[in-house]
Parts: sequence; C-alpha cells; structure tokens
Amino acid sequence: MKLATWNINSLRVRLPQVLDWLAQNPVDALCLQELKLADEHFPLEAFTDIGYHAVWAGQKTYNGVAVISREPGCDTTRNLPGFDDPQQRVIATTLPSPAGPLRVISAYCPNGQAVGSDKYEYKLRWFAALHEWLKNELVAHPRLAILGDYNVAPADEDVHDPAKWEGDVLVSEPERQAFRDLLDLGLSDAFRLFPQPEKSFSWWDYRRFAFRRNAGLRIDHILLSEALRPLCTACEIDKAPRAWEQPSDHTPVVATLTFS
DNA sequence: ATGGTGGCACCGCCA
Repeated sequence: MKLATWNINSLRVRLPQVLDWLAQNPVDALCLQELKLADEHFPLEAFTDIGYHAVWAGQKTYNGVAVISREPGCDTTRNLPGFDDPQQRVIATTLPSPAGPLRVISAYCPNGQAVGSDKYEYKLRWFAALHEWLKNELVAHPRLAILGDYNVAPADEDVHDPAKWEGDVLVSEPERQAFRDLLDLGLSDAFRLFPQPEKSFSWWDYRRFAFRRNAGLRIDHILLSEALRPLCTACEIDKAPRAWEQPSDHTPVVATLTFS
C-alpha cells in the first residue's frame, strides 16, 4: 500500500500534473495541500474518471486540503476540534487496509511568515492544537498516518544551508520542538526510517533558481503511528515533478506499507 | 545585493 503527500499550490493550475503523476504512481492515497479553491470548484470528476475517490476541505484563494484514494473514505472530519479557525488545513478520513481501518490525515501546517510575527504565534498555537487532537485520534485509530506540508525542517540535514537559515522561520527551535512533540506521541518520520541521499529536500523556492541549485528544505513529511511503523518498507521523495513545466514549489513524498 | 517567483484576485497578500 502506498501513501503520498504533495503540496500542489493551486489544484486548478496543477490538476493535469496531479492526474499525470497518479497515472505514473497509482498510490492508494494521495494527500494534497494548498488546493486554493472553494469546495464547489473541486474537480471530483477528474478523479472519479481515473478510478479514485476524494474528500476535501476547500477554501477560496488560500489553503485547502484533500485525500484522493482508491477506496472510499469514511468518518471524514475537517479542522482541529476546539481550534476556531476559518483556514482549511486539516482533513481526516478512514480507509480500509489489510490490517484493518487506516486513518489518513492530510495537513497543511501554517507557514509562520517570520519568527515573532502574528502568523508565527498562530503557527505555534496551531501545532499545539494539532498535538492535542492527535493524542485522541491515535487512541481511536491506532493505525494512523498524517501526511502533509508541516512547514518545518526538523533537523539541519533537512536544510540546504543550515548556517544561512539558522533561527529563521521553518527551522527555528520552537517550530522544531513542536515537530518533536508530535514524534513524542509515538509518531515516526517515515523518511528517516531508511538511509536517504544527502541533501534530500521536498520544497525549493521559486526564486533564484533554487531547484537548479538544490537550495531546498525538507518540510513535507509522512508521520506513522507505532502500529504502522513496522509495516513501512520504503519512503522516498519524487523529485521529478519539480522539474516539470509550471511546477508546484513542492514535490511528492511517498511511503510504502507492506502487509505480510 | 534586503532582491527574486508564483498563484490569486484585484494590485496587495501569502507563500
């Protein structure tokens, strides 16, 4: 079973690329972030036409998340309970798996703009609310995978130039601590369960030829619960779509679960 | 060198 995440920075613009990618990578679930479209504009038919189901939480202009899946999802929920927020950043759904129900969450964590800004404070509060919610979700759903754009590079090895980025938003210590707090719930960073190439990143700024220089960050992650961790047999970043025409600034990350 | 690019919606905001 394969699970993937991709911040596509406008589903309207990137739909052909998402369909091409799914044709080449027929994963069981693809979590999308930054749809940037309202619910009523979600292109459901494009996905049903190629044999996928979808659940989504859309928003005009900003944010928006979805789970595209081979099997229909059930018990779908949106947003973080108790965290009053018009921004659509979370959707959770339950998919069947050979081991039983599998909770799949697509998350678009706040960017934070700049350390000390209002948006940065919002980001940290948002992570605290995510942490509280996941505590409960993990009890209800022992097989849980939360995939998305975390807007946090967890360690210096996830940063192309750690000295230049030191203390900046996306790498600051409070953000990294918020990420570690999630891991302390028993979640594992699937990518780091395996040996990986040096300088592996999932996002490159559009500016200054960042992709060409591999000046990126690893901020898109797949976190797996304790029950799923031993089933994970691979996790890879697919750099290819970042080199396509009119790309997203992020590229997909894919985890493989093997049920023996 | 305090820039640059991209998407959206309306020319600034967000990333």
